[in-house]
Amino acid sequence: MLKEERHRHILSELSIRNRILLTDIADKLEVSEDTIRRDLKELHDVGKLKKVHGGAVAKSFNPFSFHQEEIYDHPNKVLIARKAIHLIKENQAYLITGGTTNLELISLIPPDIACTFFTPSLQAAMRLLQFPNIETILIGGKVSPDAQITTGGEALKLLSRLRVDLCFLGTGHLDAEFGISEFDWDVVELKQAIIAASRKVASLTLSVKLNSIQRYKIAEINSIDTLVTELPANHESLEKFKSKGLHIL
Amino acid sequence: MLKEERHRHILSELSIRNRILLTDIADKLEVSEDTIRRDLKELHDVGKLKKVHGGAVAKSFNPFSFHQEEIYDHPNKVLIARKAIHLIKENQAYLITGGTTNLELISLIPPDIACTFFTPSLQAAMRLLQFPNIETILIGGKVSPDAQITTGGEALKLLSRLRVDLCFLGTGHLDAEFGISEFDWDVVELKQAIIAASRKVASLTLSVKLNSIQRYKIAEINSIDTLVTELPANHESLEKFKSKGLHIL
DNA sequence: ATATATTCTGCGTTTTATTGCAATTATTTG
DNA sequence: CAAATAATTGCAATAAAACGCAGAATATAT
Repeated sequence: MLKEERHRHILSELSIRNRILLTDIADKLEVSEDTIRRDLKELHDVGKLKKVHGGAVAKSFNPFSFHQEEIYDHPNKVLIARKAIHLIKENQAYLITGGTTNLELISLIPPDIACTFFTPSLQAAMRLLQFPNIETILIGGKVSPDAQITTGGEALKLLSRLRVDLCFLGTGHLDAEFGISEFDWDVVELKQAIIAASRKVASLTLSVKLNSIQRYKIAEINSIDTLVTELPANHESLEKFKSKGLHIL
Repeated sequence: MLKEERHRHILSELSIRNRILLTDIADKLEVSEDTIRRDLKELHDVGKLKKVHGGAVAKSFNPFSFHQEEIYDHPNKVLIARKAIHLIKENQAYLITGGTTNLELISLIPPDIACTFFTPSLQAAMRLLQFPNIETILIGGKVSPDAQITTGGEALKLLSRLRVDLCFLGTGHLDAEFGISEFDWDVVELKQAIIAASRKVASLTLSVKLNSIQRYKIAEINSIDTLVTELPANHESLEKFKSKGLHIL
């Protein structure tokens, strides 16, 4: 039996059953388990299935599965969100960008709080909708596929007419000297407009993003009023940010 | 039973019931509670659910968690979408509203087609993002929690400046005499603006929605150029629409 | 056609992952 | 506070994966 045949067999079986056990196929195709293991590894490497302990499962037929992708360093993001949640108060207006840390923050919002959130992030908007007393205003515009946020002239125009109490500035790169920077120019423009539209700026950032610089500068580091990381507030690596006048949580 | 299968089972159960008891799953999947506890911990750590004492609760509203099968009258919607998909051509600009039939249409769009879609629907926007050559422009505004679409002045303002080739008008109520109607005033305003912004109007509608009237009238029935239902084009119940000048697919 | 190189396969061996159990420690609830 | 219910921890049995190797099969070059 040729390798190709086995591969075809495996994939067709998988498309029907959605799962297969390594031992079953090895038995059925009368080859050693090692061979099947190698087959599965190959198919896994080219993304045609997902190898798991004991066999393989079909890749989700659902084209939206990528939205469920695992969140990098999730526990620390929860930690950050916990610290920052106290910044959200009744009857205030907020701006919030995308990024998983901000999404985490949203899911920690007290259920019945009444306030207003402006956001360019589709995901953030979706999550905010679950709160009965939160008014969600989506900033319109061209949607950037990677970040799933709206950008461009329309968005900037709306932001220029806006003034909120606080914004939660998502994932960016922070450097005490260079300031806040980003890779994508559309996002840079958007974040500049967001900062301009906010009385105060909070940034929820994993410490790995500190002391890193990207291509385009968004603003000086002291544009941020409150910096929230997973580190304790007195951690030495936060000293230089503190000396720039940032409030550390 | 593979670990992966348990995880899927847990997540799907959770997406339906929003909460699960540890003992219930352990019992149902016939593994020890310890195993399920470990599963929940893993899923919790990657942020897919929230582990609580005694079980787990769903993380947040997940717009894609609904099961394809559970959509009301799904097969007919696919049928409608299939008929309508030919209306989408290269390099055109479209407006599309929400509604599951329209979402179905989106998922049938040829993968590499290049065109522009304007939409007030978060779900539609999310789905459109998977197409590399489609430009998605989200119409901003206050998000209506039930319909998950943006409404209000901002949206209307943008629409007033817009002119697209064709719009796909989602779920509404159609009556040959009374015209197009809706229950929710915000949506009425929005749809009027959408019709005004479109050179041609297509409506994808299940036949049960025909000959039904809602509180507010959106427009005359002949505002619609093309009507797509799951019925064959020569079905008698479509006659009166045909006589009003609508093109039936 | 023959020789050579490359890939494929199966078999031990070692390493790692998964699972259930028991004892201990936490949480919840009346 | 006390009883009941869960969670945690360490441990052992089992199953699976990874690794290296050698022989077989296949492809390639001369």
